[in-house]
Amino acid sequence: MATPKKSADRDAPPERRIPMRDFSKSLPMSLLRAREAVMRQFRPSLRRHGLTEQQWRILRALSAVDAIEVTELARSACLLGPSLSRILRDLEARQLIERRAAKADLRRGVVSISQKGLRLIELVAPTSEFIYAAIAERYGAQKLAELQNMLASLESSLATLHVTEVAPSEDAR
Amino acid sequence: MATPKKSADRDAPPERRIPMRDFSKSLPMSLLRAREAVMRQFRPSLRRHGLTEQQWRILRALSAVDAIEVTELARSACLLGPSLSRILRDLEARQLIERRAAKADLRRGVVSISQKGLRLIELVAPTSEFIYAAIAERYGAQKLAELQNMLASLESSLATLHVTEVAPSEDAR
DNA sequence: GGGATTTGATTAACATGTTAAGTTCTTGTC
DNA sequence: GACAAGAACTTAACATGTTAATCAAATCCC
Repeated sequence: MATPKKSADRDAPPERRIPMRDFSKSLPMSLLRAREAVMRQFRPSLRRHGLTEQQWRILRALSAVDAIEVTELARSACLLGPSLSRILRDLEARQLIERRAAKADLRRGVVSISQKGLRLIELVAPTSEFIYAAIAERYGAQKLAELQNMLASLESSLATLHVTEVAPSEDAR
Repeated sequence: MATPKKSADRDAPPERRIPMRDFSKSLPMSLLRAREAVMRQFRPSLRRHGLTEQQWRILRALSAVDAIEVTELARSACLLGPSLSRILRDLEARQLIERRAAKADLRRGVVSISQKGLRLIELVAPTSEFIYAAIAERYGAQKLAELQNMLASLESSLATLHVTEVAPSEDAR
């Protein structure tokens, strides 16, 4: 691309604005608003049970396995290491989970859900499923499944996308 | 790899387990992972310019209007009041925005972007658009537009959904 | 073996998410 | 026109997001 910097490629009106994509229609904003609309339905129920969204994600992830290493749990629950460390410390103090060190590698932590944790999940699950069903009915189960497929597709598309090229007039440091 | 749950030859009481939806396939997780995959592309560039994702959202929202009240800006940038208060204080100290009180109602704050803020946007925008184009190309522009429509539809579907009914056995034992 | 390097997890520091409480200004009501 | 009620932030307090630094254990390499 031999395009010199800052070429008004389009007839921009004498506005002092950049011809950027309409902010409210950007993909990150669309995803953020959609997720917020969904979570707004779930948060009150979780809160009634003394759980944050992230704590619930961890318990749910743990309930699906026998035991799991910390790093793997972070991937599974989509949390960063430091956040997970803090939450695990808290959940352990509340005796909702149990941890131990891996025999083969003492650096690795292995986490599992406790009986108390399982009981809490059983307590929250009905309301959670109820809300989920209400969303599916309102939006359409078929449409919802399609949306999930498109989201998964987007995720895998970007998994191998590495924008190495620094756009024009970037590297200013 | 799905390891079966604890064999537990001894105390194996729980049999009224509620089969919950596969955690990793839940709508909130799908939305979260998709958004994370997208933002992972943008964050490095924003960071190079000393901006967080939220600060960038605010500047972008401000660049689309002449001036806007704080409450309206919160809706526009999808931020809660307290977060916005802190960020505005910071952006004002950096002279990227300007604020004043509304003449008709001294409680209301009116915010607008400064010349310095506009210059910063001009600096970041090319890279941002470049990344956006890469995503659209990889995923498919047509598919991307359809995804946006489905997300907007989901959002409006849930806008009027109020799950008043507390699901069965909410506060049971 | 023993030191340098890498790796898994935590801690530190700062920014934001989230709810509750506080401040200031406006509006309704008497 | 005083005062209660409401509205628009703002602060406070705690939990999480994010990156950098730290620490202990494992691995590499001689």
